Amino acid sequence: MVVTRFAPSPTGYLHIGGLRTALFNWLWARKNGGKFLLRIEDTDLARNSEDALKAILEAFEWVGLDYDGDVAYQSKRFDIYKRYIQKLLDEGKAYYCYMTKEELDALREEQLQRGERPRYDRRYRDFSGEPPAGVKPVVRIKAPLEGDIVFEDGVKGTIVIKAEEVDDFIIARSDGTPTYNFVVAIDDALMGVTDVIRGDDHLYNTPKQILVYEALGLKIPKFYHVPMILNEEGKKLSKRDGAMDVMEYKRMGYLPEALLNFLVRLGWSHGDQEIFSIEEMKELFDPKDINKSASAYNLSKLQWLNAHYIKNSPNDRLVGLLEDFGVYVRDHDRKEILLDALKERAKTIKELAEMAKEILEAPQAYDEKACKKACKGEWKEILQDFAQRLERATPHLPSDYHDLIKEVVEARQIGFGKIGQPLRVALLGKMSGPDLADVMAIVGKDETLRRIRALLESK
RNA sequence: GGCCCCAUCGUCUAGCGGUUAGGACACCGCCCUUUCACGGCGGUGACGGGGGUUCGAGUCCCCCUGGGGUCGCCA
Repeated sequence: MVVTRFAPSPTGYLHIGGLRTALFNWLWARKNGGKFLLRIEDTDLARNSEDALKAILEAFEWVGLDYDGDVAYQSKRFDIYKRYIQKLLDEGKAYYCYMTKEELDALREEQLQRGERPRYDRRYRDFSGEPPAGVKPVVRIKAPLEGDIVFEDGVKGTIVIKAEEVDDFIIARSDGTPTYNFVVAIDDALMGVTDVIRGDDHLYNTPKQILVYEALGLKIPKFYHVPMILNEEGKKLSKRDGAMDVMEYKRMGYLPEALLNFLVRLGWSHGDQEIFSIEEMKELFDPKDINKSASAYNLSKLQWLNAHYIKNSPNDRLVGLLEDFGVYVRDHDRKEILLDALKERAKTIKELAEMAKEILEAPQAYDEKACKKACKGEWKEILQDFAQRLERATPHLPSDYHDLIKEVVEARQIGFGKIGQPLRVALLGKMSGPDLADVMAIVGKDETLRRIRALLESK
């Protein structure tokens, strides 16, 4: 059985890189009928935040990623790690190091000055004397002094790292709490994780973790290191790049399936296919098709996908989504016409809401350029003619309104634009928007007349 | 800086020794049209450079260049 996991540290919101990692793991587990676990890496008690945890869970819920079993918290498993640390200590595979943080910093400083790579000098590795008084020791693992650490990465291929590149890294802090590279290996093994799909930035942690697996005789999972997501300029993604928080996409009016579709195609592909439903992703995703190179984030592609999913959303879903943006059309008797007309042209739900408001609410002002272009020649006579015919009629459907426009066009031997342009300004205050017949059917006869008169009176 | 990873249109990518180097977004035209979109059609546009290997290289090897990652008592 395939068991994957997403293991964030609760130090901030879930960002899109993290979401993609989570998605890949989720897809791979779901595709194989396996398990997808959520584990919170909160061993550094000082850095944890309750809000961050909530934010991560909220984002998961919004995009629809579910996990198997309960959320695992490493902070609640310290007794387990403690036993393993003791085991390594007893077996001589780990040792107490009495070097203080200050001493370590000083050593690093010196090494840097000499142009060397900063690293622990293993001074307590074989120490058997009297420990210095008053120093709470850390526990370090005994990394091999020579040889290579080799593993097969599912994305990058064979990775060979010289043992000398791996320090005797700390597995327990001086306060006794265990550190990341130690607990991650133990938990992955104990929880039966078979496939670890994670960011590229963890590539160097892998040999360290392999050391832990080996020292403890635990089974090593399969690793996949996914390349990073870069910003639009091709540089490392940072908080300065704006929308990093997954929930920010909701606030901007993106649909979760659009975001997921966008992210799944960043670093992964399946031939020429661009549109993937969640079901298709689950069916087709395979980490062997993950790219080796980093990919730049590209907003217009996300917008295109979002527009696609909006177009294909049923109107009653849109009705609900619109409410987050202050548009309530649940009880509007022309909401189908409204939504059908608008969902073809909106890139985000936010835009959809703005366009809906432009129709539902009479224009506050008339766009100057639009007026200049539309309100000239016999425009007043034409609009009055239309208004008179409208008053006598009892239109309901868009086609009824369309027929009325046609009457004017034919009676006066003019083009559609001659009436369409001023009418559009009257109705929407500007030159663009959906079909006029639709707009009139949506707002109704009385409101249409009101808007026409308002324009006529203002000029 | 040491070590490691990566490199096809502006961007996301297909390609897995023989292709007119394909698709998508964006961009530009044309069509549709009462406007703006949508949609349809068409177009501009890429194998970073240099050496090899091979009858033949975007595909394999090496070097350079460029980009990224990493070197914490963070994860």
